[in-house]
Amino acid sequence: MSQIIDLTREESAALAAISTRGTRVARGADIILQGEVDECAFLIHDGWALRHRQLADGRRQVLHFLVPGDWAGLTALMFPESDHAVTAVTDAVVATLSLRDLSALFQSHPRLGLAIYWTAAQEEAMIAEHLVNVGRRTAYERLGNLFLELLFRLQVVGHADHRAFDFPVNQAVLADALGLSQVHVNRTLQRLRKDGFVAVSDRRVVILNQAGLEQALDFESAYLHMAGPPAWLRRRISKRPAVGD
Amino acid sequence: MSQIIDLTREESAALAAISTRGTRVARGADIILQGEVDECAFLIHDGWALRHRQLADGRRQVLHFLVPGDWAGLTALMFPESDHAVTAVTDAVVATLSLRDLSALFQSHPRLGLAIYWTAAQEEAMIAEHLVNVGRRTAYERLGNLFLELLFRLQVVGHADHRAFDFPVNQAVLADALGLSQVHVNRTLQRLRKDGFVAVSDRRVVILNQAGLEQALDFESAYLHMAGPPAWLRRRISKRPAVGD
DNA sequence: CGCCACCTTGAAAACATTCAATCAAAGTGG
DNA sequence: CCACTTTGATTGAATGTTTTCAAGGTGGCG
Repeated sequence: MSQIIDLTREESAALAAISTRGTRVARGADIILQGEVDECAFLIHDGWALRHRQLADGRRQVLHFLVPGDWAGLTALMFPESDHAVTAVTDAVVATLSLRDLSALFQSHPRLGLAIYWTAAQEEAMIAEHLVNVGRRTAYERLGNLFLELLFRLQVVGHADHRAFDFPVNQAVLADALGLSQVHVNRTLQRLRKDGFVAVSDRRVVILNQAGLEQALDFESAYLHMAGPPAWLRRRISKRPAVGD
Repeated sequence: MSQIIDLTREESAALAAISTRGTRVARGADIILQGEVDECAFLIHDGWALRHRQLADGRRQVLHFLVPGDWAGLTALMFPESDHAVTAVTDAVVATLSLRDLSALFQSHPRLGLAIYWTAAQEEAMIAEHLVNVGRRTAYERLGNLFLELLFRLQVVGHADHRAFDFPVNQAVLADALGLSQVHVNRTLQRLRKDGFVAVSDRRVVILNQAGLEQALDFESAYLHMAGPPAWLRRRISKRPAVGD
């Protein structure tokens, strides 16, 4: 949380009071089930997870890839039951935040509430971009955009170096994320390789020519809002919150 | 706002203090521009608007249809510049909420902050469902699902009767919303008509066989979260907020 | 009337899926 | 350590969906 806003001592204490020791989650386990009542949100400390929605006939859409530092279920907390599932892709370590804690946080520490709101807003922006990707970009562009997005996001949390990151996701999941068939993902991946943009193998992605790829895709990273919250949210640390300021 | 939670007298007063008279917006005008700094969010009192994102080469994805009672830019408020545009589809009347008011609201009236957070969460759920639609459903299903979603949403705000609503959107916009070409939207619409499910003409949609359509589509409305916020959020009206409760 | 916005249609081409195999690598249990 | 199973990647061929391009058609409106 201290990445998002500058915490006062009291805010730090409040967070410490509700933070839980990390819980281990096994690879493949569901963190949140679709259609189930769930009273907790989860902060991914380590590992990857997916938000995905399953249709009655088995078709599936992956909504979002969750990497270390991301929240799962922060918005699902608002509803009696979750409309999508969250599943661990690798063994993971997560911390939980209960609804009661969230609610209490909004009441006792409004700035932390705003910081959580900011996090949810960022999440929405990424899903909206995902929708643009699937709705209006070619298979080739979808894959390239996803790889660049993940490179940026993982760099921020120190899980990618300047060009590569571990990618524990198979082609079937990629297909469900990008609105394509598994076979077509495979063939498109081959084109990206042939064009010298990426190397994908052994659960690892290497971006071989980032500048070229960004140009080929017209990549824009604005939606990632990577600069973090604007100053007005980060720095409002006066002891008495300036109501109406 | 009183639709979302049960307001205390003081909360009502706080809202009244920041509420603005409705502003008129002409059909086709941009309410929020992509890439621009914007300090206000907007509540649509009357009329329709679109959230959409434009790519450099002109391709466009409509992210969400906004109808009376919806907010525009509630999350964009968190970022220095908006990553998408909001445009009025019809003449519209909107009320504004400035960033400073939002921020103040979180500080002085945490429950109202939570209610806004709930609204943003619902918006995210609808965009996520839109992603499922575009990523994993056929053209026929996409169109049918959209019509049913709009029927439900418009009924809640009294802009649809039991089977029909005004629909001020042309086929090109529909195409940009559903990730299809305009021509294909046209042909798919004809199939929906031929199957006796809908009548679409003169900017008006009539659902002729709702039960049959829902069955043909495997329609689920859970993502709409139409029951409103759960009781814990609606009813917490004690004078002293029960922190840590 | 004539223009404009929007809807409709046809034909060809491009894109993507399905089905069905094959292959390699990574577990599993004795 | 070796058969056996499982998982994931890859390929080819046939099929189907969706787009593109191009050409009308329709109705409202100045």
